[in-house]
Amino acid sequence: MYADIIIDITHEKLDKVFQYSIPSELEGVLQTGMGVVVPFGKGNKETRGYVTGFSEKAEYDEAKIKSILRIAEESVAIEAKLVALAAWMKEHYGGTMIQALRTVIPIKKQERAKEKRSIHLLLSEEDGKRQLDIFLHKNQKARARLLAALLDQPRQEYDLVTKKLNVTRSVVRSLEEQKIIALESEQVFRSPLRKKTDLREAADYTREQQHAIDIFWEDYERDIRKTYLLYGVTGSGKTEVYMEMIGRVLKRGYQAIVLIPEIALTYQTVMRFYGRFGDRVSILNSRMSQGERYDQMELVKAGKTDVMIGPRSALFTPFPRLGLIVIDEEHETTYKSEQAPRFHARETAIERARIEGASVVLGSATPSLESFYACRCGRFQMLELKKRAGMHELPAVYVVDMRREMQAGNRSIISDRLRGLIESRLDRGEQIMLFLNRRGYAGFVSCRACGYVVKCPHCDVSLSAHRGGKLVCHYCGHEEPQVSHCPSCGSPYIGGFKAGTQQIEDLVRRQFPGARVLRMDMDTTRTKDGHEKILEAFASEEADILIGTQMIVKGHDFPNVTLVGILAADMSLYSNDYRAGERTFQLLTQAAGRAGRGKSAGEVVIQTYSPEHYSIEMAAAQDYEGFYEAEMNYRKLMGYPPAEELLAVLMTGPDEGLLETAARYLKEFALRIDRNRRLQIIGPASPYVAKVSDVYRRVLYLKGSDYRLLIAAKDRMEQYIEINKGFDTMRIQFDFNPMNVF
DNA sequence: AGCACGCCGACT
DNA sequence: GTCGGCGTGCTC
Repeated sequence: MYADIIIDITHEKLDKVFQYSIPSELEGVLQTGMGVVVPFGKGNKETRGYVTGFSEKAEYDEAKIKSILRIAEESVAIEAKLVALAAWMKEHYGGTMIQALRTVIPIKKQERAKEKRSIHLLLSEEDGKRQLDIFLHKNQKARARLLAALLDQPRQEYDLVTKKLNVTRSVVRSLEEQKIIALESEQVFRSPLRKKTDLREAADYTREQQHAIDIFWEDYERDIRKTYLLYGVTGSGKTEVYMEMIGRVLKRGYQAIVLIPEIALTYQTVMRFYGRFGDRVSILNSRMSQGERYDQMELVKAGKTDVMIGPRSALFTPFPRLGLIVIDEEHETTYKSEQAPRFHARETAIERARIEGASVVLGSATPSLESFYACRCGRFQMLELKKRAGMHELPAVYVVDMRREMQAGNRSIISDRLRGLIESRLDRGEQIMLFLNRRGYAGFVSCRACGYVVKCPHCDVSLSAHRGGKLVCHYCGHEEPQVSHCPSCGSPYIGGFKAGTQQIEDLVRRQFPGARVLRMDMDTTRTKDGHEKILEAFASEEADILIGTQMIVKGHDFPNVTLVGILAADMSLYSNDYRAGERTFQLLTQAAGRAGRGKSAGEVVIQTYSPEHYSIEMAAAQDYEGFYEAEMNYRKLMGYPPAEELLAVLMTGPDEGLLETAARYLKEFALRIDRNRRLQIIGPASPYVAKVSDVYRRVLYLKGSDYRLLIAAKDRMEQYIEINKGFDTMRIQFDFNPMNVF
């Protein structure tokens, strides 16, 4: 019996399992996930590792296999639970135990973004030159090269230097030992200056807020732990509710984790938490390196922190007594990991809470279908906030049918109605946001005269125009030729939607010559803090009109904005994705929520070619539940999550023919193991981006109503892939209930 | 990452 | 011959 161990000094080369024999005193004691100390390398250096599994026979020269020394003593309590979580993640999302462990346990890693480490010269220019002469004299070319470069510029990036100058790490090390240079990890984003901590205690709560808190707290005091969905319209004061819940949990001696989608955009939120809990709050930032993250986690282990705020990865904060996990804006797609294991933070949070005996509170104004459905099934408990706390009525929403606009002779992107409203705001000195919905845009083809969209006859998702002039479905691979006239009304105005933010800016400047216009998109935010700068400029009313894509609709209050124009609301509706309707509804609701956050009421104009679509109708009516019913019907009809479970198998490889064959084999295999035909197996299809830097991609979908069947199928497929050499040249990943379709 | 090994030019 | 600099490859 041997134990598979991964070593805790991370470098890609060490990212594999090493076999160790198990000493008799540990037989039966050792379990998957335990931290152990093993001898490693030439000097048998005592090194930390984790048990990832066991195997009967040696895969390695038996004479060279060493024995585990002991169980690492500090590793018991907290880590065992996190490792159990990793095992659950491996089981539910596929991938290897190493990948799962790496996501869950903060491994001491020097730095991931290599630019972060820099070399800098310790000597003065004189001393440096003298030293350079010595090196040249001694014919130490590599050292001379490095020193010369540093004399030219005393601070250089490690990675650049080693690559460009062809200097290896042994050279850098020896110069470091001679105290000629020093290595420096550029420190990024220390926690924001801890403002004077005049801790603000609980505020006054509305009746609804108090009610939500009471329900949660009654359960908590009776040791009932479960998952709650705090469903509250924008401005109903969800954050106060979270904070009160956390405050109470902390008083009981527990700790709390708060997940938020994008730290940069919710800086305001973070400051509110500081205001309430002072320096017991810690922040994890997505820009932090693994090393910095590790340091943060050490602070946590030392008991210096009680509340951790951060993105997805904050979920794995090693609190000794975790009492509550809050997930704000739980519908956000960033909660799904894009790397293996492709876990969803919501589901994983619930599992972690189960292991630790904690509760979960999910919050959103537009909950994910999954969560709302879970409430309906009784798995989550709903806490509802219907009223806006001390804020204005919801804005008035107008839907403009762009087909009519076309018939009336207006071929512009801006409707007559929107133009009129913009003019009135400009006259009154109020601000306007124009939101171009490009989310999930994937080259769908629509008719500008009647709004008809070309869809797949089998899958009910829109077809995408490929460069080859074909229309392709990315679920099933169905193909048909490009159309030149609308199949529905015969109009020749059919094609892809071409306008970008740049074109709209030009148009707006032409139509409203006096207006001051700001544009926010990939181009204008590329520079550091470009994002914040634009938002700040707009907030301080340096511009009248802000044009942008989805990035302008998140967070941020602009009290003087009284008009929001949504151009091409359909764009996200016909992305080739079963979540398109949900995404559209969320975006439109959020965008609409930007209007009228100050003293005066707001107005919203939604421009669309399909005003009768329920996502748009319901968003205009601000009716989440109406939307939920309609969307859920669609999901049931088509067998998409959460009505049924969906497993995507992503296959990538350099040889397209081989990949195609392998995909077919895998499909055959899946069909064979599903004897009772309880799963539906679709594909293999080419994803929208079928090839990325010469790596081809294929995708296979498995659908079924029984989650356990899909898990079982995944396990069998993983085994099959491991046994068969044919899959060696490709990478295969599993994605449960994917956020986007490939 | 740490360490050893082996190649190569330089020097007593 | 030997020594130190430097690149490479391995670690169960």
